[in-house]
Amino acid sequence: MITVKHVAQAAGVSPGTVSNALTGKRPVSPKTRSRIFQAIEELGYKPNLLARSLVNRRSHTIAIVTSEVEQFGPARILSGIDEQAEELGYSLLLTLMRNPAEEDVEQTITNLVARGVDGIIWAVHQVGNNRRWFTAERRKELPPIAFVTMEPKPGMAIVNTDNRAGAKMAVQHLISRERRVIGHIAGPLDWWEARERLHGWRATLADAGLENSDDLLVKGNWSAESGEAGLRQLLERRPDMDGIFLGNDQMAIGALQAAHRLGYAIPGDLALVGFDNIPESRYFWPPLTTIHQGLFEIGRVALQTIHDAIEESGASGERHITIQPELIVRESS
Amino acid sequence: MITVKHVAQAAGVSPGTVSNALTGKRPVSPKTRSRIFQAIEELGYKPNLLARSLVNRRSHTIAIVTSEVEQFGPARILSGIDEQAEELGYSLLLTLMRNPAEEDVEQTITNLVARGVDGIIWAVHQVGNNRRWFTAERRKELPPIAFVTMEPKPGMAIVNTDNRAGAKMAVQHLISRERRVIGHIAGPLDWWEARERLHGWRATLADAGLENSDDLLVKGNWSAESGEAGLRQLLERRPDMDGIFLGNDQMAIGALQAAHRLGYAIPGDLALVGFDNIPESRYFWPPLTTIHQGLFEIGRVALQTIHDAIEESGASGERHITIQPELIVRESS
DNA sequence: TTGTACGCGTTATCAC
DNA sequence: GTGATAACGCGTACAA
Repeated sequence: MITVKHVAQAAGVSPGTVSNALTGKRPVSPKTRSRIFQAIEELGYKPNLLARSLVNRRSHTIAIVTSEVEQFGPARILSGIDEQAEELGYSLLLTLMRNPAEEDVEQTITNLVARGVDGIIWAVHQVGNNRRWFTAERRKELPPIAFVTMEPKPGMAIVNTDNRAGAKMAVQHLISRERRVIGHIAGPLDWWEARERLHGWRATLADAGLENSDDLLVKGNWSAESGEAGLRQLLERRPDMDGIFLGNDQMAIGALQAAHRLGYAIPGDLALVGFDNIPESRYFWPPLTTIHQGLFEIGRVALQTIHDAIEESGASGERHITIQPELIVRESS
Repeated sequence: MITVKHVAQAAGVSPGTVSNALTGKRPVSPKTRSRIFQAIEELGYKPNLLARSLVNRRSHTIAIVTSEVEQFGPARILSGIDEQAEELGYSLLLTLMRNPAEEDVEQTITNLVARGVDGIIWAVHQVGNNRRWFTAERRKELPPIAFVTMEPKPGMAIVNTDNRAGAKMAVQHLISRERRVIGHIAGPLDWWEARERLHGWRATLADAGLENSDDLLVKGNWSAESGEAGLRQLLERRPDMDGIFLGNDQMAIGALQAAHRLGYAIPGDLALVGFDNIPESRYFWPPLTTIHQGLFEIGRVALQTIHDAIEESGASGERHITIQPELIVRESS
């Protein structure tokens, strides 16, 4: 392995001077500088980032903790994080939590801190009490940390989607399509996002003077299976239902299949609106009207937020950023 | 920050002894041992993995380089890698290449080596000449590296799917369903996987004495759009086509939509078989017959392979592992 | 402008 | 079994 010492020797200078030439923090005369770089070139010297991190207390590494990366949402966010990370010169240390409800995160956190990450992006969905570990004292021992997808809380850096606004757009769209009995299949209600979308559904119907009783509500679990079962259940209870807002696109595709099997015409008998705008939704049959979240943007912003927090390390750290969703109208409504 | 020195002082021993107690590589007397661990507990000492990596020349970090992590395939592989990594105590350094055809990988490789990763999993699809950078000389300067999804080559560690076998199963299934004019929509032919699947289609038809001319072949680009366009084109050329094998499920969903719009009955008029078994494929309309790849398993095996190579660092490094795919029969055929 | 010496936190070697 | 000492590769005071 080639080190600064070798370069220094080859260039006939001291190691310190090589370092100065490399970092540019101290002036180096043009000719020694060129000698040094020539030696670097010839020897194929590459700085050891581990050693550099050790002395600089800066690893240019950001940890990203997420779950269910096979889902479109987390994957898209990850993609956005990566793009911004590359732009700002960070590498990404990835940790996948198999279960988002996991409350015991000590081991994960300890590992990340021990590896000297400069910051952490916590992109695990808020489920149940899985944020309990992040206390005020805890915060002191940790590098800057940004949370993706959770409810606003004082003193925390948070980036999320306006889920209520998205639900509102979905329901208002159904109303504009002359639907008057509008059901909802929600995600699991221990998920913050599911509760927000449910709330948006309820509030919008109430504002419009339409029914929003529990009779029109079914609780799913984000899966297509639960969307299928949910729709059957709702139609049994309420054959008069003519519109439905699904908590996500996965449940929507299940519901679409149930509707086909039951012989319902879409959108004639029943109009559907999903949430997420997964790439496939455009090719559902019929193509699905849905709510687009700016997930890539959320990823970028989250990384930028962490970067800012790292730079101005004295700051309070509180920042809440909300990305507005968008209605995508297709043939299912 | 608490270091070994603090612990040593608190326990009344030398730093070296603390290290010995921690790693267990040298014997430590029971009572000093317990004193040390008590001090560790009280001070909340956490070893600095950066420093440890520096001296040990072992970071317990494995780099994973991939692209298009929003696609099911790469994401699923990543998931498998992560599971095995956790089991073996590795952390993952993730690099996303925006363009899989990218041939200039110097910067990425340099960064990973500089960060002292113990091994690399190269999970970028083989496209065009994007493996050219990996030469015999190059190999000497790099830690162990395993390639996912590429053609077998001497001296390399490779984990992949038997794409030809998968294609064969798909076509044989269509034949068993009494189809005699079987088309294919291929992925971009600069992709190795696309070529393999195409080859499987051709060979199986030839073996069965059925037509496999270019008239029955269209080149897509993996996207649903291209599946839609491809099917229209094929049906225009060959109205007698009664079966079709799609290079992946994305193109299949596009083809399904085109078939609906053209008024074709599935599978009555036309039977479809896809490739990948993405989660949504079960909910396409009708549910899609497809080929399941063991992608999670591929990820696990790739990491295990790297781990083995790291442990026995003198080995040649050549190992080719092929995972067999599986036919999933649903209602589209 | 450049060289020297030390420190980052840890482990390994060699004495004792 | 334990304690000094050196070393991993680099950055940075301080001195020259």
